[in-house]
Amino acid sequence: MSEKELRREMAVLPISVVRELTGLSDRQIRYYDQQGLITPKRGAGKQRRYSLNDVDRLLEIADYLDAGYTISEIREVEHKQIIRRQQASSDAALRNALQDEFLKIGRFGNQSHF
DNA sequence: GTTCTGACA
DNA sequence: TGTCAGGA
Repeated sequence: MSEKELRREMAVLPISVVRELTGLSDRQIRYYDQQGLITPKRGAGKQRRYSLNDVDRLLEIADYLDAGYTISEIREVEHKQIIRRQQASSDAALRNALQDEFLKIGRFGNQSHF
């Protein structure tokens, strides 16, 4: 694992920073945490400490969310992503794997939304 | 002052 | 989801 990856995983960001970086309300950020979409580390006093990966994940989550996906749908895909990580070595492969999963659930394919 | 959990006019 | 309470 490269140092870059390690740094992306160090959870040092307070929720206030994540809030500005993602444009999400802290209410939403904590809610997604409850739903298991993100798992920030905890610092003194149970305070959440986010990593750059968490920020990235939140950005994606917010993206899929207003694209019409539900929390559970995202949670399922995220779960499969963990399994894929053990198989897919490159980021590109991971991306494609994710895309596939969402396409399968397909809210865009033929079903109409709105 | 900041963050946390639980709750709901 | 916003927002308030009450505590750390």
